[in-house]
Amino acid sequence: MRADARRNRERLLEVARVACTSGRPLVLEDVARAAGVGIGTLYRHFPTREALVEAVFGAERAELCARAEQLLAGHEPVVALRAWMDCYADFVATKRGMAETLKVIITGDDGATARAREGLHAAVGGLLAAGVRTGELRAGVLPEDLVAALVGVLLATDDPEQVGRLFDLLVAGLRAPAAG
Amino acid sequence: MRADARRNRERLLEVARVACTSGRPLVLEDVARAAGVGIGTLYRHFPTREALVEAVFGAERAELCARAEQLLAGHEPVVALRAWMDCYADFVATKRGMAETLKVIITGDDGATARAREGLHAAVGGLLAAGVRTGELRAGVLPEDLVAALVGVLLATDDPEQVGRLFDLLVAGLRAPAAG
DNA sequence: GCATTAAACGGAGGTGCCTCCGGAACCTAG
DNA sequence: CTAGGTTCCGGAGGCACCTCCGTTTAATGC
Repeated sequence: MRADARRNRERLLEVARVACTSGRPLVLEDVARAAGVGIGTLYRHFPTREALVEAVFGAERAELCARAEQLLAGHEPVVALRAWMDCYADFVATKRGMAETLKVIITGDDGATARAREGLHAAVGGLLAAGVRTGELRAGVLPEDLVAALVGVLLATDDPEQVGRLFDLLVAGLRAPAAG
Repeated sequence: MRADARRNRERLLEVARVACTSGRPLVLEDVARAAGVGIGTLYRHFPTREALVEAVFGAERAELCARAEQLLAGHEPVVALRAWMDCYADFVATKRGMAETLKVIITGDDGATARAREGLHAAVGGLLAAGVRTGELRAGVLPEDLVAALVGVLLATDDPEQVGRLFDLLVAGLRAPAAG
């Protein structure tokens, strides 16, 4: 990778990180200008908006996934699951105005987003499996379904209290024995 | 209301209905052109994209809400609820590419969308209340929470099977007795 | 009919997204 | 140090969104 390319990439990430957490909508042309590069350069390094966001938050997302195991180590599975769900909500809450982007990251099917999705599925899968082992959660729920449900809740509402109630509702559904 | 205004409004609605159900993304300038009016005229009649979509599907949405009572009349409350959820999914499924628009209709707070939201809340509220009366569903779940959850699921995924599984999960959560 | 006026029209133009490709910059080899 | 090839840069331009305001037109009163 050429030196100038690496330099530009770093600058873009730095500027984008600030822009993503500023609360204002992420305007890509502004990011490029603030980084001192042309818009074309931004798009070469990050072909889609999602690629940029994933690059900015990739580390944070990985940390979130790792959090699942830490929580499992210190709490009952269901408690750990519920706590992790709140961590997820916090993770998303700091990224106002990019709910749609996060959805694409979860549901999209290109290579860049696949990694993000797999990490989340693994984290959720671990939490679910632990609960199933202790008999608190019913078996057969797919991790990807729960991830989709979490994303859905966070897409549907910004209100933290409502998010909490809906997460409780989901956990209740996971506990219940399968009903005909 | 002036005659030409009414005529244009009708034309716009007619064209928009076709465009909304065509499967292709709804391009407002195309709607205006196809209706033989300027883009400014479209925006005067329907100040936002949501207003246009709500005007197009208002009747259909009202019918969906009415469906809740019909289902309650003929089925057990939980069965009715679950069936209605599928009706809702079908309603949304015919409107590809406007998930975000539907979200705004549900979560937005201007007058036009308030009506839509109230109707849905009433429908869901009726279904929930019936289930609570028979003791099948637990009390205390807010209709607006369930509506948000349904919207969330439909925003998060297009896959009908996954939607079905997630709706089942929600119903399971509604059945379960409150757990500490 | 005709003047008046309030309502409605329509499209030019500003914004942001994203693509495309001619030209500049970097690296390597000689 | 320079030539050559490869990589990378940058912004012009096309698309869709939405706003704004000068112009047109329907309705009303005479």
